[in-house]
Formats: sequence, structure tokens, C-alpha cells
Amino acid sequence: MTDTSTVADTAAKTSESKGNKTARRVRAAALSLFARHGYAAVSMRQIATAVGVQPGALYNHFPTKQDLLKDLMLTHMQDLHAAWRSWQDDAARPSDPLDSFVTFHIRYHLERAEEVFIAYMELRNLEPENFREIEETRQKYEAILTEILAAGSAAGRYEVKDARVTTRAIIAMLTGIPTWYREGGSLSRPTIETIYLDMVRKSVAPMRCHTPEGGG
Amino acid sequence: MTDTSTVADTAAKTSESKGNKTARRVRAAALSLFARHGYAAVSMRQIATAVGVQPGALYNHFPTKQDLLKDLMLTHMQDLHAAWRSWQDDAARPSDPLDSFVTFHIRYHLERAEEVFIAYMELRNLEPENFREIEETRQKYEAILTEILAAGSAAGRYEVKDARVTTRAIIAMLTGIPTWYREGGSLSRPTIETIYLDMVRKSVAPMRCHTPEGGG
Amino acid sequence: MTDTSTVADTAAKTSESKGNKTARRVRAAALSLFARHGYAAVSMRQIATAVGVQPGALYNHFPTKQDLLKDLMLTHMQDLHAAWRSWQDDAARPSDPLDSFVTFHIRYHLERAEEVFIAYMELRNLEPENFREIEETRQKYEAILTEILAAGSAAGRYEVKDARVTTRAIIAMLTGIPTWYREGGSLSRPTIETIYLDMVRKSVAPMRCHTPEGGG
Amino acid sequence: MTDTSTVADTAAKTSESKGNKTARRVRAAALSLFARHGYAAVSMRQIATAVGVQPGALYNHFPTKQDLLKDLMLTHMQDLHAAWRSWQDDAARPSDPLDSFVTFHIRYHLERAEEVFIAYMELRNLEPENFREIEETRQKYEAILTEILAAGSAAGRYEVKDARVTTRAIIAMLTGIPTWYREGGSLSRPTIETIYLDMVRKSVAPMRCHTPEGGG
DNA sequence: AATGAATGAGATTTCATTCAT
DNA sequence: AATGAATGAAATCTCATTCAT
Repeated sequence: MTDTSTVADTAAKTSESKGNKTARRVRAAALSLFARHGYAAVSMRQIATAVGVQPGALYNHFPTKQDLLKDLMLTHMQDLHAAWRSWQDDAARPSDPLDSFVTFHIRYHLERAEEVFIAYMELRNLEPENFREIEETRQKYEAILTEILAAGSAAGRYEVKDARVTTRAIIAMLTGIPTWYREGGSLSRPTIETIYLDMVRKSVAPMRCHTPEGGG
Repeated sequence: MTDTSTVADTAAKTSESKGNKTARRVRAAALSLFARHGYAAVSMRQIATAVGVQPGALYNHFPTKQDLLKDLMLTHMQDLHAAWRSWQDDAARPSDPLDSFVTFHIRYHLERAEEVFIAYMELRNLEPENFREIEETRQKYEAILTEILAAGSAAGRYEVKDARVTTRAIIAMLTGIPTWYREGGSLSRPTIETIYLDMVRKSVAPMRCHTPEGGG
Repeated sequence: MTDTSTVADTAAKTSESKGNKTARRVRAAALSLFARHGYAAVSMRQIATAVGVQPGALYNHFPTKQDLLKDLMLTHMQDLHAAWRSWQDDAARPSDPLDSFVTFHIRYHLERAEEVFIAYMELRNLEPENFREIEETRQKYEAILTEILAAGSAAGRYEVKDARVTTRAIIAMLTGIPTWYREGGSLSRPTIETIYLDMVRKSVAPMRCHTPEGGG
Repeated sequence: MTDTSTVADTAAKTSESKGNKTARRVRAAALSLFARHGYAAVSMRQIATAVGVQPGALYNHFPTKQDLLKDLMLTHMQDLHAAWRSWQDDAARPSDPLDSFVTFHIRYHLERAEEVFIAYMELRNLEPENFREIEETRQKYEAILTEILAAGSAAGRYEVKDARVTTRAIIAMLTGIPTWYREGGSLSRPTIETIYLDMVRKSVAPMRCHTPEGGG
């Protein structure tokens, strides 16, 4: 594995290939603005200004603001799934399935911080039908980890009390990274990967670490 | 400890005593609406309707919408700190400091799901000065865990590579609970406590759990 | 009967009594503008300007532009029915029922030219539910004439081939008056009344006037 | 006269021959949409969609929306005049001039209901200059009836108090037909013709039908 | 402390029209 | 002759906020 950026880039080509230039720039501007200020707090005017176009022109590419949000989120989820599939063919990926998933997840989420942020924060701003559609793909993604945990647990490699709860715990932990990670900060991406990978591994390790002393 | 709800209730008395009846109802309505739809997506009119009052009446209690948000978040953080202090006097709390913190955090966050959700989601909607104020108390709270980890690590009880990163990982993991927890669902609060407590303990346990096979 | 204006004024008091001042002025401005330019061609801004208020203020009184149109049309139809009922108690009205209806109709429609115009022109701009509601009262009004014709025809006083078609013919003829009538023009209202009353009477008279020479 | 539809068809050839295929389809779509929803409520986009073309393409055929309206109305009036002239050569037309006009008017207006509707409803949406042009041809058409009435009145065949008012009354009555007539309804066109023709004849008949008892 | 009405700004979206291709 | 994208204006309606009552 020579370059970290590969994880997300592979998938990108697929979904961005057909769009025309302005539509791509609208998507990019909306992505950045939504991530920074939130969907509800960003106006179509702001997006248009960022693109360098009149507000009305946006509607040549996205029928409504809601469609723009949905497009961003759906594209993100599709890219995520596509990247995961590519990752399966990546010879350099860790052989342990949990390590593989965690490594992939961290890398992808650091490379696509804005998309990830939106995908988590703006779910409630999706209209019901769009929500269902996005939520479905989200669950499908989380199911990958759940299955890894369940299989590993059955094989005695991991010890998890509830694979779905554990999934949520791990995903929450990992997905939180981009909220504080800053490019060029004191921690490099590989360092972060190491720290989190270690924590995740141990958290599902098949052993007693402390003497539990009752929790409620 | 007879009742789980004690954790937050103790602190509540402090902040609920201030303000008259309408102000309290405004706070309650705003809390619920902000949590569900987001600060930017909720209008003062909606809040007024929920309270059963005309929009203008809100301004007798909060000078601006932003002040209302700040009030909710600041009150929440103050309550959280107050509850933490009360918890220190609670004889029934786990003796291990990490167990104690985790137990407290889970309980408090399940009892105050809406406040917690807002505190995480609406930070970016705070005006700079308000942001600084809230952020400061947030960091103070996270510092509690960081210190526990640092001390425990120094004492050899835990093994953490970076106490601040580990803090964020644990907080993210725990704080994610209310996003999927549903009252009356298949998992009881104590069960959730047990699962998460176990994972946290192991994640910082001073041992090798697997043979690390390299993660990038 | 001392004053022609009585016909419509009686009813007016009923429906205008509750509204506050601005709402009344909005109604008046909208009435005049809709009548002159058509509902679709008039903007809320124009109405607001005519009232001397900001556009947003209109929404304190009418929830949507459509509601404003519906209000105007429904009020008109209700006033029309109320005026007709009052007319029944008017000692000075013609004793013949057809004469009475025609006289009433002409007078009312000349006094309320704008309302009448809108009621005819803007039916297609009503949303389906509103349309049904207005249409119902319109048919009830036309039914008055139909019944007069049917009864008179049965009694041999009139000769009509189809009471409902005849109703439409007469209503169309009479309702056309305000489209060309101009206050202060060469024809006085009483003159117009006389001309139309004469035509209507004769058009349903029980006799052969010409030798019909085949019409297709 | 074998077929009622002849009245309008004869004239049609004249105006349909001009313009290429798309222009004709634009006219047809605009005609139908304007008639149903009103000029102001129909957008160029809707027309383009109905034609199956992009909005910009419309401007290859009509320089502005207003020109499209004017074209429809002017074409209609020209067709109407042309049809009237053809009708003069129709051997099967009634010999009495009033009968002839009424028969022609009803037939033409039932065959060209949409054009007629627009011609009446959209006059106010014409820009001043266009209005004058259309209005002139309209008055010329109405003058045909006025002259028939004046001549017949002078000859003692009809009794009309004011030929121009009577013209308006008759035109309004007849022109109202297409607003309620529905193809395939309970009344056939010939039946309608008979009813209206009878009413018109009687309405201008030289006799007293009732003892007028004063009308205000 | 609450109301009802207003403001001034701004939201999303649509419009007629233009123009390079 | 048609497209696809753009413009600049304007549409309806909502917003946070103010204020006389």
C-alpha cells in the first residue's frame, strides 16, 4: 500500500464521471457549506455565490435543495460501498477482517470528512422517503461490521456480547475521528490508525481484563 | 443506589429552579424541537406554537433565538458538571475511576438524551463568543476522563497510547448511545451499561490481545 | 325603494362586521386588483403596496394568496345570497318572480361589478376543494332562477324549452352587463334595467314571435 | 348543409397553412393551456413541455409570450371573420339575417370553444397596442349583429330599444354556451341551437309580451 | 406577561428570455 | 431549429424581531 488516498479515490471515478462541470461545482460547494454550517443554515444563494452563478441556475442541475442534499448523501453512501468493494481486492489490506474494516473505515472517513459529517448530521433533514433510501444503505454498510463481529465471535476470535451494539459502539468511535482531526496537526493519520485499531481490537478481545465490579 | 434516574435529577433541581413557568416551558419546547429538527430548522413560531403562546411572548424570556440555544447548552453543561460532582458523593458508584466515569456518563446521557444531542449537534450554530464559553466547559468535562486515563496509565492500570485521543474515542463511543437507544426497546439500560463498560475497560486494558499484524 | 344601492348594502354589514381594518383593506385592494388584472397576474407585493404595508404583513390576515381569492369569492357568494333574502322582504320589488329576479340581479351586479367579475373569471384559479365550495353556492343561486322558470313554465306564464339552459342564457346575458357598463356613461342604470328586463321577459314569453324557418 | 363542423373548418385552412409544424404545435399547446389555466398562469416552460421541446425553442417561432397570445387572438378573430364571409356563401344558411347570425355564431363558438374563451378572458392581458388591434376586429364582428338589429328594427321586423346594448346582450348570451357545453352531454348541438335561436328571436320580437310593471 | 400586527430581510423557487453550441 | 445552461428579476411565503396595547 503505497498511498493512503487510494481508498476513496477508486470509487470516485465511478459516480463523478457523468456529471457536467457546473453540477460538480454545485455539489462541491454544497458539500463544503453543508458540512460547515449545516443544511438548514445554508441558503441556495450562498451555494450559488460559492459556485459563481445566479441562484436560479442551480435549478438546472438539482430540482430542489432537498434533492441536492439527497444527492450528496446517496453519492457518498454509494461511493463508500464501492470503495469497500475495491478494498476487498486490495492485496495490501490487513488479513484479519476486523483490522481490515477498521483500517478501511478510518482511511475512508479521513479522506471524505465532509461527506461523512453530512451523512451523520443531516439525516434528520431528509424527507421521509429519502431518509429511508439513505438509511438502508447505511445499515447495509454497518451490517458488514456486524457480520465480521458475529462470525469472529462464533469462531471465538472475538468476544462480543451483542454484535449490533458493538457495531454501533465501534462505528461511533471511529466516525468521531474527523470531527477533531486536523490535517497537519500533531497526529499523523497512521498514528491515529494505530491507536484506534489497537483500541478496537482490545475492546472485542476474548478475555477478562478487569474484575468487573457490577455496573448498575 | 435504588433508582438509575438519580444521576441527572440531582443536578436538575439547581437549574430548573430559576425561571418562571413560561420560561421553563419555552426551554422544554425548544429543547425537544431543536433535538428533533435542529436549531436552524426550527422557527421561533414553532416554539411559540408548542408552548401555546404567540411568538412575541418568547422575547419576554429570551432576548434572541441564539440566547435560547446558548441557555439550553450552557444549562446542560452546568447540569452535567453538577451531576458529576454529586456523583462523587454517591456511595454506590464504582470504585474504579474509569468505571465510575463511564457508568455516570452513560446514565446521564440516557436520561438527558435531547440535551446531549443538542450539545453535540448545535455547536456550530453558536456565535463565536457563545461557542467559546460552551466549548470550555465541554473540554473541562472531557478533561476529567483524560486525567483518569492519564493517571491510570501512569499507574499501569491502563494502557493508552494518547490519553486525549483515547478520551475522544471513548466519549464518541458512549455519546453515540442515545442516537439509537429507544426506551422500551429490546435492550435495558443496565444491559447497555454492561456492554459498553466492558468494551471500554478492555479497550484500555494493559495487555496485548491479538498479535498485531500491521495496519498500514 | 328610495336608493338603488340598498340591494347590496344590506348584506354587506353582515360579512364585513368582524374583520379588522387591515384585513378589510387587503380584501378591498385585492378585489380591485384581481378584477382589473386577474388573480394570476397580481402579486402579493402589488396588493401590499396598494394597502401600504409590507408583503409579509398580508400573511397575518390571509394564510395564502389562494385563501385571499377564496375569501373574496365566498364572501361575494354569501353576500349575494344574503342580499337575495333581504330582497324578498323588500316591498318595492316587482311582483312577478322573473321580473323580481332580473331586477335584483342587474342591480346587485352593477353595484358589485368587481366581485361579480372575479366570481366569473377566477373560478379556474381556485384549487379543487375551494372550487367545489364556491361552485356549490353558485349553483344554488342559479337554481333560484331555474325554479322560477320551471314554475312559471308549468303555470303557462312562460314558455321555456329547458329551464336550466334558459337559466344559463339569462344569467350570461345579465352578467355580461358589468363588463361594458361604465358609471356616468350614456346609459343610466334604470335604462339598462328596462332594456334587459324587456328582453328577458320576451325571450321566455309564451308565444311564437316569428315563423321559425329552420335552424340546422 | 351536411355537417355542422363546416362553419369553422372552411376558415381554418387559411390560418393553419402559415407556419411550420412546430409553430403549429406551439400554438395548439398554448391555446389549450391558456384556455384552461389562463395566460398569466401558464409558463413558457409548460408550453414547451406540452410541445415536447425545450423552452428556448419556442423563441424560434414567437418572439415573446405576449406575441404568442396576440397571435392566437388575432388568428382567431381573422378566422372568425373569414368564416363569417364563407357563411355568406353557404346556401343552406337561414334566410333571416338574425337567424343566420345566431346560427353561425353558435356553431362557430362551439367548434372553437378554446379560441373563443381566450378571446374573451385574455383581453386584459394584451398590451395596449395589441389590445387595440384585437378589440377593433371584435367590434367589427359585433357591428355585424348591431347592423342586422338596426336594419331589422327600422324595418319593423324587430323591436329593440338600443341596438348596441341588444347586441351585447345577445352576444353575451350566446358566447356563454361553450362555458357549460360538454361534448357528449345530454344536449345535442342542434337542440342548443334551437333553444337559443328561439330565445333570441323572441327577445327582439316586435310585441309586448307582458304588461311591464315598472322596474325601479 | 402576553397579544396581534407590523417590519425588513431573506428563504426557495419560478419566470421570460438569451445565447453559445 | 433545437438544446442546455445561464441570467436577472420576481414570485410566494417565512423569518427573527419589535412594539403598542
